[in-house]
Amino acid sequence: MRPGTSPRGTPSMKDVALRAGVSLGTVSNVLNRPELVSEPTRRRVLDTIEVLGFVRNESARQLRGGGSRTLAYVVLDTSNPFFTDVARGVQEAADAAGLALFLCNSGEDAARQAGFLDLLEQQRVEGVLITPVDADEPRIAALARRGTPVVVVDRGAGPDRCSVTVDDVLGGDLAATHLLETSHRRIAFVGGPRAIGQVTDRITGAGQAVARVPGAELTVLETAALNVAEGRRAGERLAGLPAARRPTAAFCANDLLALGLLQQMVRLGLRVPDDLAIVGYDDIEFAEAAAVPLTSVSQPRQLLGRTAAQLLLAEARGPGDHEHQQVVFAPELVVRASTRLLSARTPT
Amino acid sequence: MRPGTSPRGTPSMKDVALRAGVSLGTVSNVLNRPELVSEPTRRRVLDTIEVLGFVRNESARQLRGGGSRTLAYVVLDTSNPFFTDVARGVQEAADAAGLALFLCNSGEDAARQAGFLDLLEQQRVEGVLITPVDADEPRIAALARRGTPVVVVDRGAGPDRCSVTVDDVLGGDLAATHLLETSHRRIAFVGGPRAIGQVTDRITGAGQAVARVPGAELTVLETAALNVAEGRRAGERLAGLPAARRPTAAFCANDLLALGLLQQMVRLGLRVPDDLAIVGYDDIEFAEAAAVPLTSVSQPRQLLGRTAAQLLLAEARGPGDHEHQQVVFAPELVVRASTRLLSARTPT
DNA sequence: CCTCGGAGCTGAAACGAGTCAATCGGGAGG
DNA sequence: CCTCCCGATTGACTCGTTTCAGCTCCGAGG
Repeated sequence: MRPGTSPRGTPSMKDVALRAGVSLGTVSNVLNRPELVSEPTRRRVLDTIEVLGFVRNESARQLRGGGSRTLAYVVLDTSNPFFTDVARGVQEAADAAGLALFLCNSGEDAARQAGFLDLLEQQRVEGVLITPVDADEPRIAALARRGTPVVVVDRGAGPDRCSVTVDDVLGGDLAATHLLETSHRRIAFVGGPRAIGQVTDRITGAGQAVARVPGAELTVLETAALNVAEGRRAGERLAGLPAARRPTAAFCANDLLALGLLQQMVRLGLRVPDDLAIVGYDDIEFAEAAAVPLTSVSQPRQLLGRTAAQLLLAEARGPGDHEHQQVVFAPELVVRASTRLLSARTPT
Repeated sequence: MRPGTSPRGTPSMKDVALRAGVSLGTVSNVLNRPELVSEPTRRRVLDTIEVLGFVRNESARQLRGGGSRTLAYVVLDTSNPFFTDVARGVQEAADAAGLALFLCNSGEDAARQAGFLDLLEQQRVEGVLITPVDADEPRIAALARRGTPVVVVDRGAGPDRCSVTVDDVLGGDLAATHLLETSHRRIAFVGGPRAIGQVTDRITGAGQAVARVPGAELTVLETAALNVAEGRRAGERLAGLPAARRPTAAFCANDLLALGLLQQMVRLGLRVPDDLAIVGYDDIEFAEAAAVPLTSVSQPRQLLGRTAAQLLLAEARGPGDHEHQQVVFAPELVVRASTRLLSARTPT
């Protein structure tokens, strides 16, 4: 091991110091408090850094003291545009705070989510935003208890944690009310699994709207997941019903389901909204570009992400007097062709 | 500062050792080579870890020796489903190798991309996959030269780097050939900016197909970006042309543009494919669910990601004898209603 | 001539975990 | 009773960086 360079691997500050003919401390000063170092020395050190290709070792730096200046958002499913929009809001806030943001895709896999949480905690990230797979509360609670700030995004949380959600009961109510006002009486809710809190909330909201109208009924068509493929399968099931018993409108738990359902309807020769009106949820970009532009319940996605990140930062920065908040935003209904009122239709 | 616990912050192995009445080395052995530790001691240490809520400090661990067991994929735009599909392939390969994957969204922002690359290098990740914003080659070359394995995804790279791409010239040729075979002669290419290599490749491919057919012509309608909004604007421009001069078919550089274009056509009362046939590119999930199911050039997205990750791992594992590879996949045309032959049209 | 002060720089002590040669204890063998 | 051996455990050292008390000059003030 000859002096001046390590035999292998990346050069360290020590190598830089040796080669520039200064002490370790001076190299550190050049990097962290350049005003303390004289111009010629600073120049020499910087040149040496350039020549050697020295790159700070973040592990050592973090070990010694500084935080990680890193946030992570554990996303439920990056293939879902809803979450990427939320992520954009998060990124915006992280940028503003000068923090880097890592996206972790749990892909609805509890084991992978757990793996990410372990790793992030071991890496001592400044904070974690998460849309959890299931209510693996214990895991998240443990993380928070040990000192990592956590904000739950798009899922409810108890009073001992920050969360940012959209009022799903209200959203369900809005959707169902709209269908009832366009004279539908047999309405199907398409979505699942019921273990997802939002799904049940939207059912609840739709249920309360339907309960206000005598003679109206809501049937639930449970799906195994909230994606396009499941929407298609739901479409098959609906199309298989005799027309007299078939619902005249479907309220889907998200736009992916709605798009799949819509697609299957078209495929099977049923018309939307004539044979089946459809309301989606999330109002993703593609909802408007669909075969029949989709009526959908819109959520303030970027705002959701931005707010969540701000809460996280507030918690991370002022750890002492932090008050956990559960922020709830209100969704809005966006009406498009998939529920257009048919003049010919008469209530059953 | 009472013994057994640090005054603040997370407990360390030393705290565990003290409280369990063993030495530091034993705690380390319990965690890393449990077979060396007697049953009762191991149990006692594990209990103490549980009680204290000890969590390994990954920084210290990495500093001492072990790698980071982490990969990162710097994505151009997580809002584009194409990339999330690629990311899924990457995740798959990372999982198989027991590595964690962080997604970094550059959002087409060169500064953010640079920030991520800096951070990742400082964190000594095992390797970086990247779909770069522009040809910021110097930055990436520097990263690679200093020892971080890099694989470029969905963009070409020189011989001194691994890359995984899809043959865009071929894709352009496939698309244009299909339009020519369905008797179109005035074809528009919609896409841009031209600085993007893939855009020019697809133009080249389309151009060579058109050149093979006497009397056929290709006009290029350049856009500022590859998203839905730009597609709509292109639609306005096309619709504004007198019907006699208007192209009868459009080949879009990606599906987002195509969906926007399609949407604008429908809005302006033009029919697809009657007034304008449309071919997209990428065959994202929503292409099939569009107003008129979209003919599109399909790329093996997950395979792309998986292969890229495997190349990266090969480079990271066997650093000595690594041969850089430039893998090129072939795209496939998926024909749907947006280019259906008018004569073959089935009555509704 | 001595002292003081400050700019510039130094060097050692952390930070937390992994490693490994050295040590301890106790049972078997002589 | 003494050795030897072996499994279990120890603790000093290391990784790369930050920090900080302290050192050395050197010029100004007394």
